[in-house]
Amino acid sequence: MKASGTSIEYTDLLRDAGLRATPGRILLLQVLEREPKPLTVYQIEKKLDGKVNQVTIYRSLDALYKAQIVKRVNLEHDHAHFELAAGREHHHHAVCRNCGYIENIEIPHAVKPEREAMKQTERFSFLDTYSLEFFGLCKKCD
Amino acid sequence: MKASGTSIEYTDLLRDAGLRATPGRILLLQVLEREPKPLTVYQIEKKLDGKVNQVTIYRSLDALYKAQIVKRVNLEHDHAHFELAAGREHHHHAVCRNCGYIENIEIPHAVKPEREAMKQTERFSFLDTYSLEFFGLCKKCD
DNA sequence: TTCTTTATTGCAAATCAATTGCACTTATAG
DNA sequence: CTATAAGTGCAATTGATTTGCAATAAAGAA
Repeated sequence: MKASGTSIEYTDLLRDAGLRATPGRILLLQVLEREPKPLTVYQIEKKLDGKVNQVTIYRSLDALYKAQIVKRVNLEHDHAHFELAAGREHHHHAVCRNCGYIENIEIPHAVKPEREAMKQTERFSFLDTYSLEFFGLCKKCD
Repeated sequence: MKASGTSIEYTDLLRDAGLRATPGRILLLQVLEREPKPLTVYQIEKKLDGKVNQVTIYRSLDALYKAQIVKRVNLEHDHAHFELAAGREHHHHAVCRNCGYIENIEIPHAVKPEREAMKQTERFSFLDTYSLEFFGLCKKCD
């Protein structure tokens, strides 16, 4: 069983991606690790409680996104949300249209939908990721 | 065969949704009708070429979105995109991670994925829509 | 360890999409 | 034709995200 979420592990993860393992990035990754659901920059900032500057959070998330270490989740109405990608199953989200409440959803796909999608494209070389988000009303808002 | 995209049809569509059929809204819907792919507010504004104020475009899109006449599409990296929902098949999108190029994708789903998703939720009353977007690189950017 | 290079950070300022207040206009029901 | 509430346009504001630049620090080399 592999250790998870340690700063050492994140140091390696960052370096393997060609990024410097700075304390701020490790703290950021630890925040994302603790939270199963996607967070906004503002929520991340609060959880980091002044330990990392807001601009640095933006820039780190951008670097981590490009390195595929974090995912950028796009939910209607809202600003970008981020969640840890490294070491997690690909999953989907259910979003309340009224209050923005989020739940994770796991759906076993018999067929990778990217393949099916590729058959239909005209000018794409490849499609390697997809996002599937569900919308409705949560029990509180219904 | 039904007439499509006429101002008369849109007048009815708007009134049925409890909205006033103003010239600006009809022009906006005609712009969306002509375009098969989702547009940003800025693109819509350009196509309306000064005939409708930017603030009105925002407010109209909001009203049309709530009335389910237009869809708000969420693609990574970008601002909101809008496309006509009324009278169109539910479809998905392929987005180039580099240049933002978009294609529409149609995937026949044997099972409505909302049902499967509902089985997994804890605090949702219902999930009635979903979005499925694919990401990759287009031939030009690869 | 110390040095050197270059990525990263933090601050202030700027940018830009999106929203709001308010007075004016207009669609529509009666 | 009139009344009224919805919709519009303008100016100003908000708030997330980005950028320039000087200071700092990570990582490899010596």
